Amino acid sequence: MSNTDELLSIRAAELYYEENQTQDEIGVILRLTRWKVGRLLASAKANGFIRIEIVHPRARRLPIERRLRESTGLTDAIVVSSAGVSTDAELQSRTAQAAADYLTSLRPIPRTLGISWGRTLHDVSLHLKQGWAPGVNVVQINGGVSLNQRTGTAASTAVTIAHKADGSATLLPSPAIFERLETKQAMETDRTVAGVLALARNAQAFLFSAGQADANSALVDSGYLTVEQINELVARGAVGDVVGRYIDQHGCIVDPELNERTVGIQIDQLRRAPLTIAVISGRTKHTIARAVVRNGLCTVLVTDEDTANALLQEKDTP
Amino acid sequence: MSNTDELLSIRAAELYYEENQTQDEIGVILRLTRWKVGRLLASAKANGFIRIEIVHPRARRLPIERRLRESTGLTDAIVVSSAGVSTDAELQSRTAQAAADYLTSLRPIPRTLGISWGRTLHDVSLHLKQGWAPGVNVVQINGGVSLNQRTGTAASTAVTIAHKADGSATLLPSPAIFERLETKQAMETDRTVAGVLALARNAQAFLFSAGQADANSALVDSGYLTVEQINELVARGAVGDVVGRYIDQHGCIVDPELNERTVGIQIDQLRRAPLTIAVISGRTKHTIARAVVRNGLCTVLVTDEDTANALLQEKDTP
DNA sequence: GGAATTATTGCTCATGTGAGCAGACACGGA
DNA sequence: TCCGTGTCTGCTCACATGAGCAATAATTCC
Repeated sequence: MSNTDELLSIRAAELYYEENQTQDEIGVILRLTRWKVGRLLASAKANGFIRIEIVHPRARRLPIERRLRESTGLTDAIVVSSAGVSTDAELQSRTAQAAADYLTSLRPIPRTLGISWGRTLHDVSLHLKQGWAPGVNVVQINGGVSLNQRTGTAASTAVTIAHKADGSATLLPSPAIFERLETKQAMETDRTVAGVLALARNAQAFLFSAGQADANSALVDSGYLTVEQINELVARGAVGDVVGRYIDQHGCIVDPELNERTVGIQIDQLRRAPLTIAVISGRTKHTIARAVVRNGLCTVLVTDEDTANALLQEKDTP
Repeated sequence: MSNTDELLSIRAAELYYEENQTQDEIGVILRLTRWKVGRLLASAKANGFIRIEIVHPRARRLPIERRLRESTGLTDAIVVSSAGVSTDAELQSRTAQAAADYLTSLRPIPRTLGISWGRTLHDVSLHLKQGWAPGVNVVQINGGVSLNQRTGTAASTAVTIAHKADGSATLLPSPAIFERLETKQAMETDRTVAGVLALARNAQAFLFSAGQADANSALVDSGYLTVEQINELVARGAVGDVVGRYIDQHGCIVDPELNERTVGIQIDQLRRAPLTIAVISGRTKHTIARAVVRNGLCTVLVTDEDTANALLQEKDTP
């Protein structure tokens, strides 16, 4: 298109979108036929000069969702808009809200829902509405922060989700990681614990988040790992953790010995499950999100626009 | 509007604006009549959830221009969009381009055009296209940086504007500010200088910018004023300079003695002229822009979206 | 509880707009 | 010069959409 046509298309767009003029009226102003105006507006759109944004905390980006589904083979992708967001916390809150929405609209409603724990899932639990489902049995799928801690987030997350669904919560009464393998194995032979783990393995749906591999990890906060241990894991290729287990960019367990001492369902069990919902959001989680999606650790991804775009860029330039 | 309707309006907007679905189709998806969908979309717009931006260096903001005209009594206002701009320099370039466009489209074409000098006007001169007007006599209206300096911006600005209009430039061969009043008065009695000044006073149109009152002022750069002098002026209420003369927020000369030693047309002559085009852009120039507009120093303002909004805010909360 | 008022819904109709097409035009090669 | 090729323009027609208006539902007030 000629340079002067480009300018005209901008003038037309101003009158059309900002002044709500009809193409006819614009034609009179710019001394063009209304068809020419229509074509100019179309070209302005085609050239990407017209940007339409939906500015709302609940806004999603359907085109990005579609592209994500197509390029990754995800069953479903939920991408929240980051338009007008200033802080990462706000973005994560939006994502949690979207995850809550997704859970609520999920059909068929899962009878048992396996969940991990963390800030993100806690956020999701808070965004769910009372009565979001008619009775769901929520099962913890990995060891939690603690049973005795008053507002042990792990337990409270599960209980809240279950309570709001008028259902029940089955907690996994175990630390996330044992120091000694023997203790962990002994624990697993306990009938109660074994029962919970069996229930977890057979959950109809899984909901989990992922943590980036750095000093801010929830596992460090909770005291299960030291910053040194994390650095060691990173040095060995770890990009983050899923249900308490550290994986590299190929989705492989980074430290098998550590993995053995970790309580909860295995990565492979997650990989085989038919409905696994990952909620991952924030600038720092782009790499772990990529690892999760690329290696089929989830069938549904709930994330933010920026993370989604990062995933798509990966695909475009391999 | 109810909360659930608000959410629905967002869902509808996603399908309408991002997926290009028809309101009919959206109705089917959301189980609504197409009229309801139409209303939801209208409400989304009314609530400001839909943001349409024209992203182009030449894009203007017509609604803001109109509001500016209405609230300030300007004959004309040109406001360039700041969408997608990262640096102040880029914004100033856009503004200069818009000023060049405005000059080019000006009817009737002024036979004599009085101009000041500075980075901004130099920028304008560069953006003008060869043959932008059929012969214009460009006259300098205030003393310039120098005659002997190779690319003396002041002279080159005037010459460029005139040359591109196939016209002539009349330079004012004088410093901006004299140290002694007597020297300045002697200079003004010179027939050549007096002639130029008379021509300047009677110009059909004026084009000028304005400088903020701080150490970065062009008058400091050129050595006419020291940083200390500027600070003194600021202490006395100066917000910036117009054609080399420092004014306060009420448009009054801050230092009459200094003003007397300044060569060029008076502020009042500018105020009385029927067509005075001010080109002012950038974050640092909000206050001087306000002083210029509020005190009727220009009849036409060319500026950027942010500056314009700052002006409008002023008006809304007095 | 019933009447009055207001908000919401479904609809008709006029208008605005994009797809598709035929003719006009510009350009380049024989 | 002529003819083919591709682009652009003006137009018809079908569809999408907003304005306006009854009918209905919800709410408020007595």
